[in-house]
Amino acid sequence: MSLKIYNTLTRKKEEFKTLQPGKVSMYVCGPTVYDKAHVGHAMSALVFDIVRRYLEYLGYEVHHVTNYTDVDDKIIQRAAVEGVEPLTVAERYIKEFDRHLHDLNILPASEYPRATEQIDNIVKSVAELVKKGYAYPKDGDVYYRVDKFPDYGKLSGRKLEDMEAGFRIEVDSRKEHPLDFALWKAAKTGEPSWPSPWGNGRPGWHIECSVMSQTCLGDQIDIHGGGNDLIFPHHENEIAQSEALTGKHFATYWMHNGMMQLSGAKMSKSVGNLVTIDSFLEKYEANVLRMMVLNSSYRGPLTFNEETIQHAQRALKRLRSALKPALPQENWQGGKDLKDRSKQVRELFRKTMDDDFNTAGTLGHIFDFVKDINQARDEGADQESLEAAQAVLKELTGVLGLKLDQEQAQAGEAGEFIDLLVEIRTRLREEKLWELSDLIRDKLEELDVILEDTPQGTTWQWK
RNA sequence: GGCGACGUAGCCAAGUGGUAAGGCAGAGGUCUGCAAAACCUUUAUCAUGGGUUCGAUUCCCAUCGUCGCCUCCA
Repeated sequence: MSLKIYNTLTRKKEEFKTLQPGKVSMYVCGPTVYDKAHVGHAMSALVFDIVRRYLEYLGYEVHHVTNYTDVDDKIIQRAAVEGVEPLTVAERYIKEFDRHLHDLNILPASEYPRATEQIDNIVKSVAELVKKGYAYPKDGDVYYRVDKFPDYGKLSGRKLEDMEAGFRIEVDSRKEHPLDFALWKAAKTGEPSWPSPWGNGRPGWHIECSVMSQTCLGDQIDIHGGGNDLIFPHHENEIAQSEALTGKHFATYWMHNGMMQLSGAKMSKSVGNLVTIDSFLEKYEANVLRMMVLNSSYRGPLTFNEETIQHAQRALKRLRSALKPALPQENWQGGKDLKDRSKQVRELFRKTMDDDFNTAGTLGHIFDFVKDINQARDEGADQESLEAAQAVLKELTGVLGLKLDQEQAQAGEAGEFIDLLVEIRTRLREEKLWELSDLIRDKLEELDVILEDTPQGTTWQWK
């Protein structure tokens, strides 16, 4: 068995081979921090968190780098509107995004470089590109010369000729070729800027990723990831820059996640069809969003609406149903079967995840296992056997980043009163006063408290 | 106009050249004082039209439809 990854560069699933044995270098494009992040950004972070967790499960040491773009037009615009420094805006949303990553149970990257911390290296790289003839200065700007890079278009499957004929390219007479893109932008008044051989200015968007990737991970990396909206031009340009700079093949595997859809279109700021991570987490636990991501293919679009959220919530509840305690019976004999199934589900997990992180297929096997566990409990499995199987379930869902243990405090102010009501109701039930005990159950349900009567007594939980 | 992805049951969704996982919802049943939960049973010929093949949902072509990129974007 071996891991296969779909590579955007070749449009095929390829066997995963690292540059160095046992080690993976992975660069994932992070957000531009000019406003609150939405669940689409979260989706991307979740996808690559799952990739990273699985690689680590396989035993790889993963060097995971994600950047923050902290200087660009939108940040500057936003700062102007608010009357603050651009870096103040960037800093605020970086902090917020860090908090989101934590709340979403996303493992911290090894490094979080920022564009503004890499200006020296960026200037050096731009100068190098100019020196090598891949770039040319013009009125304080510096442009990349796409004509000079023969492989331009290899990631997105485009040809320069085709694109020239495209109707949306606006012609800038200062550029040699309409597709030449800015490596360095001359400073306008009031904008943050840094000195350079071409005058004061700031980096273009694409160069920062090439430079940060190289600085943190070296000339060549195993995996480069991001949303599929970055394939062109961003990642195409990164390849052009990096490979022109080093003369080496840049990233082996290019992975791209699909877009979060809301109301039939890509979730985005410009369309205005977005749900922020904050507003999502106010209403739902982080696992719900992760479940939505897991239940579909990472490369395809993911529809976000009330219905898909409900589905994810219920699926999560179903996984948790397998974690209930045993109801042992003396003559139970299914111990070996359950053990065999545990072993088998581990193998299936591995096999399915190896197929380009097929999380939806993997969930199918996990749900089968949930059924087996519940079945065993119904048949009277002992606590020890059941717990061994539950440990496997938690292990595998843990690799997917799900937290099945219910942390929600049943204590707290309301908790004590609910406990009291449950206790009274238990007495009533002992006295067979069904009408009153049902009344308590119904009224509590109206208050979002669900009671369940089990052989071990009554349990409750928030709806 | 160019490039790319996708179209599987009411919904979400996996998958295979030999008649299709799983979850949710629905129906019936077991259990329960009644419920809930759990368990059992049950629900599809895989967009359409051609082609290749002994045989295609799975391969090829066309058509229709949806989405993404070509401008900032996870």
